[in-house]
Amino acid sequence: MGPERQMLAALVATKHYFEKRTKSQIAEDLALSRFQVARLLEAAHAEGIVRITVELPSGVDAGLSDRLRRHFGLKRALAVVTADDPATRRRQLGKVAADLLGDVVTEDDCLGVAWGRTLGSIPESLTRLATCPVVQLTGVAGSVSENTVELVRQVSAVNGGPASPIYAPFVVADTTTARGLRSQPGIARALELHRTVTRAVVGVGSWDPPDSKMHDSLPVEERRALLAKGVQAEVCGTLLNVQGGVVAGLEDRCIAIPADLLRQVPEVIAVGGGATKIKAMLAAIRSGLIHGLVTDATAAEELLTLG
Amino acid sequence: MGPERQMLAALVATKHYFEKRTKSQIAEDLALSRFQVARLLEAAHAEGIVRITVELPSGVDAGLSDRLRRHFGLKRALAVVTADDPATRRRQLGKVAADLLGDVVTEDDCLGVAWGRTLGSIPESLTRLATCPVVQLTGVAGSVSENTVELVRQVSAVNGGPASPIYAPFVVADTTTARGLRSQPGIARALELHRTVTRAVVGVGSWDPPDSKMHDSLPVEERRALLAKGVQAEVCGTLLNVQGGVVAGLEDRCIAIPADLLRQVPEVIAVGGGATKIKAMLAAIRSGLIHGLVTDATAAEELLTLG
DNA sequence: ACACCGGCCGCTCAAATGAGCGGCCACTGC
DNA sequence: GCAGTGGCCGCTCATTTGAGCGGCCGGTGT
Repeated sequence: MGPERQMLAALVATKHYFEKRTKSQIAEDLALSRFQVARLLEAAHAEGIVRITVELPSGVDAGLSDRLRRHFGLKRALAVVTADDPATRRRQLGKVAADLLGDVVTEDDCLGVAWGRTLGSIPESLTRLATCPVVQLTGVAGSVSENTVELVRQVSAVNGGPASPIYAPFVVADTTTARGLRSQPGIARALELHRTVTRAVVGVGSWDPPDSKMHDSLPVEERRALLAKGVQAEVCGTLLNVQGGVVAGLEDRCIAIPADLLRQVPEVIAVGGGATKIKAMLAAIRSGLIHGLVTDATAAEELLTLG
Repeated sequence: MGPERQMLAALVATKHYFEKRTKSQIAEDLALSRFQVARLLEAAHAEGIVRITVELPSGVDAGLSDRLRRHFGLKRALAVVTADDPATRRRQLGKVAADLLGDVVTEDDCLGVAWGRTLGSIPESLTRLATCPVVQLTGVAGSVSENTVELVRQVSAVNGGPASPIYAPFVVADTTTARGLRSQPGIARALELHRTVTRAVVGVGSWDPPDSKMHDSLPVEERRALLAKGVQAEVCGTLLNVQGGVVAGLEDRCIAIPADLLRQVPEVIAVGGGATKIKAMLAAIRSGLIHGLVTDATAAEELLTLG
């Protein structure tokens, strides 16, 4: 096709797609038949004069997300094309997760919030969230400015709902201390609310390779013992093996939503990415504890290959 | 709009634009109403999930070309977005001009060919040209491998039509020599054919600033004299002043199509670009000798500003 | 509590659209 | 010269599409 005809095709395409004129109108304008205009438009597509791109502005890969969702039978899955740099990746995943929460959470919900570095970057992108209670799901592990309490505070500040923080460590040294903490009024109230949680955002901790706040806060010999029992991942204090089965042994010393209650939550969304988390995420998916997943595209591909 | 809805919108857009499914079909697929699909598509446009670009692959700026054409009342105008580098620019203009010739020239035509560095790069992109006579419009000025004869030969090699080269210099020292040359059998035949030319491709030579093979091949004092007479441009040996008027004085010593015959040609397409040629092109347009123009976008903008 | 209001949704109907059909024209081979 | 052939073009008709209408629902102000 020569430039003369190309020009005409481009003109027709512009009128049609940008000026929203119908083919019949364009035909009148340019003294052509409706059919000539239609053929010109077809040709414009064939020649690459008109190009249509479908791309999610947030960086979500729709096709990959859909494959991920179907493959693992999840309710939701979002595979985000992110930067390689972990900090940037966390910010990008946080943004998508924040938007997703805005979609998913209604006023009738009760939102449970766990902890993770990626979860920590949710608030900075969280602008729209229905007013509902925000409940902390686990005790604190992390710095003063970056921990679950802070996250719960920031989320509730955005949506204006009542916050239920847990001012206690994630794991304590013995069962007695844990029991004592659990009976503390504020903590007991939060733990009681765990029964009413309808949506939860959680991170996934990895034990092999180790990338988990909980793992880090345990003494070495205990890590060894648990690893020997096949611990691969950790979700809200619940330890999982490669098959996704719950590994017992720490539940009595954790201040966190217990596994059976977590399983009752109608919608648990896991957020996390990076190569180190892949096996852990796979375990989390297999456990059936999580219903949604927000991760990076590379991890998503890997998950599809492995699982 | 949250990522959930965005995903759906992207899915709908993909199905609609890439899989060419109708909105009703998509509605069935996804268990939505036809209207929801329509709204999703609208939203996808509004959110920038679907982007449509209209761009001529050859680099022709359709809008600018159209403005150029209308502004100067030309039959055709092509403004090409080119590289700044003159050699690359000439190749790009040559390609567009070649494609244009393929469009414009029919078997019933007789194609006249002048000379210019940009015209010289037409053959390398010329693949499709109706079989018709190819006639040289001017004598030779240039190197052995780059001149009008060579150009005519290459063009006729592509279209398989009879070639009428002119083996003579563009300008000679005196009227007698010119007359002698014109009566040479081969040359006379070509000159006779000038009456039958229906399409012509020409370059535009500039005298101020000087950028013209003809200008260069004249002795300095003669250049001065002609410049004093207001010569601004040269088209096929015809000299033009700023207003586009023909400046007499050289016609008897040129071996080229005379101005009055050139004016008879139903379609003359000028090809050329670059900052140095702008004033000359303006003169050529004003002369009414040319009906079509292939130039670079920068020059086109400038022409619109000046003229 | 109840009526009001604004936004969202699906239906109707006329306009726009695309697939398929037949006619026209130019080219080809006898 | 002329029938056969292939490609291009515009028409018809069934389908798709979009503007506009009215109903529903949730929020709001008496």
